[in-house]
Amino acid sequence: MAQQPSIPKGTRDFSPLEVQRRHYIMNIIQRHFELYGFMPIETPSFENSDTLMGNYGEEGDRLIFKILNSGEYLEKVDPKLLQTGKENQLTSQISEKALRYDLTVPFARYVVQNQNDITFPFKRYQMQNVWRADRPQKGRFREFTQCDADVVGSNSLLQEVELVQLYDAVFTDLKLHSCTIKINNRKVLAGIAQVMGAEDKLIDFTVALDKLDKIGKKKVQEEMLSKGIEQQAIDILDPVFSLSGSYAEKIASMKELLKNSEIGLKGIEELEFINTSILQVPLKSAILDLDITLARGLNYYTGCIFEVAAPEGVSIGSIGGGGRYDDLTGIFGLKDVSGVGISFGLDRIYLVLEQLELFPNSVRAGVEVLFINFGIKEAQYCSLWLSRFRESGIKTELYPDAAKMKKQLTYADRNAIPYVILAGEDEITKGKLNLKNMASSEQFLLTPEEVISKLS
RNA sequence: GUGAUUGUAGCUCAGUUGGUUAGAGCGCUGGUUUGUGGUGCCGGAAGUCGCGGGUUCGAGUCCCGUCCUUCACCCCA
Repeated sequence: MAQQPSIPKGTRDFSPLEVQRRHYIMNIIQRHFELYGFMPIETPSFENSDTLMGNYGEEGDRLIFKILNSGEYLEKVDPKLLQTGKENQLTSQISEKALRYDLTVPFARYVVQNQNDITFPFKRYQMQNVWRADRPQKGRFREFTQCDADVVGSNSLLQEVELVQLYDAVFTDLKLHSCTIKINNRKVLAGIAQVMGAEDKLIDFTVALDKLDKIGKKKVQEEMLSKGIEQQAIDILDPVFSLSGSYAEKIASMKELLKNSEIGLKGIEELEFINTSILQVPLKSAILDLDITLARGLNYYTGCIFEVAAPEGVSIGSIGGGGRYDDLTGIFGLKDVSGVGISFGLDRIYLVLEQLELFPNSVRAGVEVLFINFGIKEAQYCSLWLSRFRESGIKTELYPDAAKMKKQLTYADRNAIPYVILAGEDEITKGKLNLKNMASSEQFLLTPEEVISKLS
């Protein structure tokens, strides 16, 4: 017995049913992307390392899969470096390429590279795999699929509004009701840090604040203290910890807190505009909620940020996220192009739909008719009709071997094929086909044309 | 990267205080009037008990290491 084969940690195989269900989700997302005017592009699975590195924060860079150079990659390395064991420097010498970590940064690279051929504002969608060298966990893989829609070249907040509506449209169509679209604004977070006098600790402060609903007020305060934020500053935060009420009420409280911060008030103004616009055309099934604690780790966001939480009772991380990045293309040399986008986490949406049993039965669409194989002569008679059936749009297959009837019928049964056709000597003589309904066991002796019209 | 957890047939798992040839169910395969499946009956194949070391007369069972699984943290879809 050979050793059991296996696949790398955090990767998965997909069975026929799983692939069909994934296509079901992707088709719905794709349809709405296109309804909102987004165009598809694709980019390579791997990029030059310097395209990716430095955009995701320190943690993010650590999770990028690096690709080892080909050939004698060690020859070019400074021997001293090997001995000192400085991994960061060593990595850059033996690896020049890396698997993409998300779709947004490669997209920014694409925009810069193709700027002369692009008419702005440019709206694109992209549904491809990304890779993260994370430790796998529930709903967390090292290879997974993101479905992104981004707009670059427009500062208009109407884009943010449309993206919220797009989220709502997709989740409504998936019958996934009561998702919460959490929204916040980096400017508000910057404003809070300003008011606290902790501008230099912005990242530490937001990372700690982000954990509020998970570990509670006290632990968040402890973490901030340990990061060197003054107790006095943390006290100013108090209204944020106890923020409650409707979207509009939270806006009002935050206005008061941020009254001395220009940037903070700008963020609040944006959030207010989005809410007002959304209220004019109410969302169909999702809930838009202002969550001041929402931070998101990706470095490049500068304005509104989004995160989608699955309906209550489903314990899984966020199923989507996004936000505005004012200068992502700047790092590749194209200034003053603002972008905003959202992402759907296909794999997590799958897990949620599975847990809530929201996949329609019709998703499983296999063969409709199986021709039983009685032997060469009979099979040749059947093959005349096979192509006719297929031309009529009926998914048809002929059992390849003249195996025992029991085996062939078991095959049909296992594959949930609803009809089989028995065409042996008798039927050939009469020029007919015997159509058997697998569920009811009824059989009908019909002409091929009658069978086609019955099944199509 | 930190901390826990798991590993026995293709799958889900039993396996008693360490004691001869390691079990069950499902699945697979063959047969049960060779033109009739889903439930019956009879038979069969399949495991160097994750891997490496150690303790012992003897290890699936105890000890150490390692890898893998799963979970939490970090971070994130």
